[in-house]
Amino acid sequence: MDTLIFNALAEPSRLRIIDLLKSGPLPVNFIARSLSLRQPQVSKHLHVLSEAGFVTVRPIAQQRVYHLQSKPFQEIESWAVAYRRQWEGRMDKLDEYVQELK
Amino acid sequence: MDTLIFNALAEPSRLRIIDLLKSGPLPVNFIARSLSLRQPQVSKHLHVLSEAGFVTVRPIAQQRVYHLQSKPFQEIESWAVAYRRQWEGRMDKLDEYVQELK
DNA sequence: TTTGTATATTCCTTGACAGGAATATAAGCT
DNA sequence: AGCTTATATTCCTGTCAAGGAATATACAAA
Repeated sequence: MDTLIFNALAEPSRLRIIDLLKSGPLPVNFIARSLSLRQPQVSKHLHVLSEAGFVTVRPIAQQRVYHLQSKPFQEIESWAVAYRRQWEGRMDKLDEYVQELK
Repeated sequence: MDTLIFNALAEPSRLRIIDLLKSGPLPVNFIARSLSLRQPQVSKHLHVLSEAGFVTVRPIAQQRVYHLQSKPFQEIESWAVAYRRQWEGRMDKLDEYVQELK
């Protein structure tokens, strides 16, 4: 699992940006004003999100419209599901093992 | 969504620890040797994982056995699923909107 | 081609965090 | 009570990332 993905999400402002983009693609300045952030910081955050695969850009006139991408969400989902399933199935065995150690 | 959770995962060693604990609860030294990490660093990482809710401890003799917890995985899963569903359903609308802007 | 708008990038400073080494704590064992 | 084992905590240091301010770039309009 790529830590780039989790790293991108380990920052409140970036989570808020993702949350905002959920409702649709948006240009940088709109995001900045909506979240009361400065434009340069938003650009930086979008860069990080882009590196992690969360967003892509589509230039329209001078604006750059950022779109959410599904792939990283799917990866995270798969990852979380795999772990949950794995030891949900093994819980009994593990508890037995622990009891033996006592 | 709590950034503590993503922050805990945004570090390779901690991901490896989680990966190891997937197969069952383990004491600190075993984790350290398995991953070629020093014991103090493992204790620190486990502390971070604990704060984020990923692990709990059960003392057995002098050992402290760390167990994975399902809750954070479920939270992550819900979060990822929610986002994916949301804009999968809205993809068409969003594309229309972007086309309008052009 | 100058001016304006939208965005990216650079430089700087500061705070957080990870690793290493050493030490503290806690729980058995003789 | 000492002694060992297992783990946690502290202190230190270096690195990295985030925010602010300023500047560069891209594109369009007049």
